[in-house]
Amino acid sequence: MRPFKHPPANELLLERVLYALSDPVRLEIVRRLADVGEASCGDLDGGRPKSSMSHHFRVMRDAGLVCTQSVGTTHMNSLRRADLDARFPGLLDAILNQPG
Amino acid sequence: MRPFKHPPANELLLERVLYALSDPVRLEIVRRLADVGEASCGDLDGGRPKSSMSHHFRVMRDAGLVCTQSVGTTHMNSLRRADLDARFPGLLDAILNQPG
DNA sequence: TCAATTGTTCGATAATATTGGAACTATGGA
DNA sequence: TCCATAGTTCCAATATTATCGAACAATTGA
Repeated sequence: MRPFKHPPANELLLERVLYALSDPVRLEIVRRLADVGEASCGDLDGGRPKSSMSHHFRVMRDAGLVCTQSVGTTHMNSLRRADLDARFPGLLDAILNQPG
Repeated sequence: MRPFKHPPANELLLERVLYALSDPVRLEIVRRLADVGEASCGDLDGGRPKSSMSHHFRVMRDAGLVCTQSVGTTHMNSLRRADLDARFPGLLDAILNQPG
């Protein structure tokens, strides 16, 4: 599988980031990734169908929220925290500091 | 016209707020309101049809982003900045400090 | 009371998203 | 080589959203 395309940090769009974060499933994944650093898709699927999760990961990748790279047969995902902090200072912190 | 119902500050949902902010038209309105303090719907419609704007204002009201009250024949809108800052510290600042 | 102004609500249409099954791809191990 | 694992892609079904005209409601002023 060839590497995914991730938008460069300076091209991230606020609307897309906010939209990607406005879904409960995706927001939960972002929280988990912030917590554990990185995880495979399967680690984060919560029992949902693979195709649904693949869709959500794509939305997050396209928005620039997460970075995905192949490691063996799995795809490891991580938050693009540095890029997000650079482009939208304080945004991720504000969201991750939220309880709910 | 009877007063609108606005969700109390402690019941605001992050997902709904993020979703409301993820639309370019609405994000622009929030920016304008942050700038001018308050404005009528007509002041902010940018030439769009009234029914479209009414929809967007409802989304923002329901999310708890703005507060609308009748003043004569017009509806004055303002950002619920204090409520938002209390419930989601730093979020609005992070978004409003963005250039784009 | 009548007309003008401001927005809302209703209804229809179009666009976009979400969901999940099935087939497919890539990798690693036996 | 063969099989299992991990995800993606394709597809169709469903659901949600956006858009806007038309009718309606509330207020103000003449």
